[in-house]
Amino acid sequence: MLDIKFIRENPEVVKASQVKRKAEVDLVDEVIALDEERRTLILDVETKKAERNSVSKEIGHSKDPQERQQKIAAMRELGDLIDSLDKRLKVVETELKDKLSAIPNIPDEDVPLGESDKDNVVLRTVGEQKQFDFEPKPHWELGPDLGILDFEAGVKISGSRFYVLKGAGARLQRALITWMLDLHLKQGYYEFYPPWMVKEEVMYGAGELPQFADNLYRDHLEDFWWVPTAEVPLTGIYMNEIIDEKDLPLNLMSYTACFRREKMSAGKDVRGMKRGHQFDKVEMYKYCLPQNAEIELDKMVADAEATCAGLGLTYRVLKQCTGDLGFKAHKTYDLEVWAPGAQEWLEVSSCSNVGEFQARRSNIKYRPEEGGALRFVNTLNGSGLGLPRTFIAVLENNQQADGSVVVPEVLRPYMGNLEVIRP
RNA sequence: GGAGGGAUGGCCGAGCGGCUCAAGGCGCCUGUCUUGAAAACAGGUAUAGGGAAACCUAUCGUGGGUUCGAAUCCCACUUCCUCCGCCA
Repeated sequence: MLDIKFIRENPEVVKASQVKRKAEVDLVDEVIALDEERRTLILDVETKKAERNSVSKEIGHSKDPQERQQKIAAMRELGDLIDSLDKRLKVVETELKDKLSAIPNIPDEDVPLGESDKDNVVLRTVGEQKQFDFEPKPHWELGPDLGILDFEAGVKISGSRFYVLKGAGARLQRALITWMLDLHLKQGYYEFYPPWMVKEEVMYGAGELPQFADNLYRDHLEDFWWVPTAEVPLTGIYMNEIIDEKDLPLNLMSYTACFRREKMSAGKDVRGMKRGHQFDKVEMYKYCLPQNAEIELDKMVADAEATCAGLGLTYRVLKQCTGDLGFKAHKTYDLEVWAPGAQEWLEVSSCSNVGEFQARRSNIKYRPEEGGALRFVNTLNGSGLGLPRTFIAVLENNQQADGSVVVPEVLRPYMGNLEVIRP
């Protein structure tokens, strides 16, 4: 959510942002008009409330019964008027909030212009695309051949876009999760294990609702929404809280499963385990001062890169263009790893600075050390990393001619020193 | 799932229809005193919105209602605690 004052004072900036994002430009004028009406109503209704309060006090002190009755009658009438104005105000405020919530974050000036993810800018590529002296298999062949990945079983019990990891496969995934968490622990992140279902207001606060309701799973009897990312509960934990400036930045991390309907990508990436309805992810998250957001984002990208590098994966860092930039994001870097079997770059991390967009929705502020008014914190989130795609890359990059897969050295201690996964 | 009791400012806690738009205490900040500190004393100390400002309005778990007027009365919900039941 953007600051209504900012929109009021800089309508052209917001409109330009809407154009860049191919979002609705008229929304800006609608919001400004509603804000105007809202403020006029507030002025009116509050003047009347002030009058009612003072006259009511007079009634309490008044001894003359006739004067009392007269004033009570007048205030009854004024009260009715206040009621109707309050009702109108509420309608206007709800509408304003709805429209305001529908405006995406303003991209950083540094974000390149572009239409789609094809226009994202590659900043650097680390490592070489591995060459094989045999035809490398894609993971959807490699995994089943090794007996560690079972698509049929997933479909049987849950339907399409589900799979089952078995034996060394299940163990490899668990090793990846634990190793990643341990790595981020060394990088200075504090671990949380949050609920995987949250209330609607938390989904709203994190910027998922109402925009992305289509992509979320929910319980149909109670107010439970399955998290699409740990970013959601990690934002919710500090909802309505005030953080002391000296405690910033807060570097948090969490492992959760993530649940997404993937309606938008129906028919896309159906093969293999690249895009499922349920996937695991280790997430990094930061609360920081606005002036430090940029540098904290750089650190987070470096921390995610260290994860790819630690596994010996070839990866590249991209800067998202305006056409690909998420609704909430002010600026985003993507990390992609090379999958030699599937012959494609796989997005394993997306590190974003969302500015105060989520903090405003979730009401998360900090108390400045020099005093003065409370201010909204900035929040950052980044995967470190998404599990299935990392799993794919590990499998495909470390395969050998005989169909076995060498376990990356850093993971061996987490797998009972297993060196090679064989059929 | 059943029964009962709570939810008040950074924290503790009083209030139970107008004299409290929140007493008192703790903590914190400033000042006096002091070489400095402590103590003592004095003053200050919530958030949001509107307004050029003076100032006004809202907020006592949340949402409704009664009333000229609600922290206070009524209804619903949320949540915490105690006990019982069930349970990994």
